[in-house]
Amino acid sequence: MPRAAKPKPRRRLDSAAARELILDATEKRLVVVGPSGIRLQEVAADAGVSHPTVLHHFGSRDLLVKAVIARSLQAINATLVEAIGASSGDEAQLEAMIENVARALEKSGHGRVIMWLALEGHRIDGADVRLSDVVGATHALRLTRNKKRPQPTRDDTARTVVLAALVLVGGSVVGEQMLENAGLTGKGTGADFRKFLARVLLAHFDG
Amino acid sequence: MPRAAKPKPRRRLDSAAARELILDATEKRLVVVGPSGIRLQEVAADAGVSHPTVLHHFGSRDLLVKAVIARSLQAINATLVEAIGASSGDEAQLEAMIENVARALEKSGHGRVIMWLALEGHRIDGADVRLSDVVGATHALRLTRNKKRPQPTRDDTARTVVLAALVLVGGSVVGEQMLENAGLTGKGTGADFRKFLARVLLAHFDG
DNA sequence: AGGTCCACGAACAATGTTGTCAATAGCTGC
DNA sequence: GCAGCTATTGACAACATTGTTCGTGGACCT
Repeated sequence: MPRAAKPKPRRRLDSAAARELILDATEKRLVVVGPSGIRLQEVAADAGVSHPTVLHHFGSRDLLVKAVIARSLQAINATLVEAIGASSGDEAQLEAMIENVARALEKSGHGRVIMWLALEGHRIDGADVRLSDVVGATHALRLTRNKKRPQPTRDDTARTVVLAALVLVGGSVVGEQMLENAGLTGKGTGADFRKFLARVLLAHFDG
Repeated sequence: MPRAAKPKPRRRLDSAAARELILDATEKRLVVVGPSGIRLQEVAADAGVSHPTVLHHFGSRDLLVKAVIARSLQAINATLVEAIGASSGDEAQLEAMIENVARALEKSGHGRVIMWLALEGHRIDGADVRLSDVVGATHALRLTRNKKRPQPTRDDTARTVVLAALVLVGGSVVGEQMLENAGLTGKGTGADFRKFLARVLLAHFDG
């Protein structure tokens, strides 16, 4: 006689753990396909739950997306603060800092997230990521380093930081393609390019 | 007695004109929502036709998207060639060239298109946009300008071009936000930043 | 005018996606 | 063990989107 189908085992997590699990799966999709590309079915499958469970924990697709964006921005900010904080102003340090930030943006996919958000018109609030803090710290270091007259302006430092940010964030999305398209191939070209960036920035700082 | 509904006026274009009309509407959407965000209904409405007409001319949504991407890439390449070609190597020229390219990327939305394509994994073929050509032209100018020893390498020029490309393309997407986030506000900040970029690049060229 | 070609669109079909609902099952406290 | 709470899910509903079918109407030719 045939057994009565499968007893279908079911795991049960507490609300917080389930939310984390689902947010992790959602962030993977966020990096790859962007906010508007997130599908409840895919997220649910990746998290190992059914899609109504996702809705149960987050209320709606829109709230889920908002939640994962908020968490990602916090993580980005934390990464930046850490990378900047653990650095003084000398040459090797700047190079290392650029390499660290680049690697972090690449590995976590957060560089892509920033670009997705910008393209889809999500406003990145000043409360989320604070480039101005980076500017402040960098400018302080720069003034210590530089004894010459005239002293550099804070705006000049700000523009330098924006320049670096654009190259690093943009580079994490289109960097490889552009290097290849420009005729730079082989391994190590990415790292070489970031060393190059460090040299250019330092040269500017040193006048 | 009631009139027999509306005689529904219908315009009829030749195939080429209809395709252009539809491609124009599609490109607008491409800039704003990216390839995956393009909807046949919206394109059709914007072009003033019904969505089956779009399918009639392009076969499928996928072919329509491929067609509009191909046309956009050609336009981008043409813009670049024009901007580079009409420029010599001196300071004011470099500044003007950067300003021109930045304005073109911004106004046409092609900077956003490049980023959309990169994020969604569309491979930009070397046949479409040729950064290596830009590198070649720039390096020639640089060698004429620079009489010093040692002569700069072509790879160094290539990295400089990639740096500029990343800043300009990235800047057309996240530029304003980053400048504001870094504490640079008010009108003219964008133009100031591009002048700054020109100064930094020239300083590197001049050692 | 009559006829042919084909751009065009209304209606329909098929599939994907979000959201709802009610029933079930695991965990905790008694 | 029993009861209550709620995380979980299958089934369904509502809507959006792509694609198909077929008839219609406009332009052009003789």
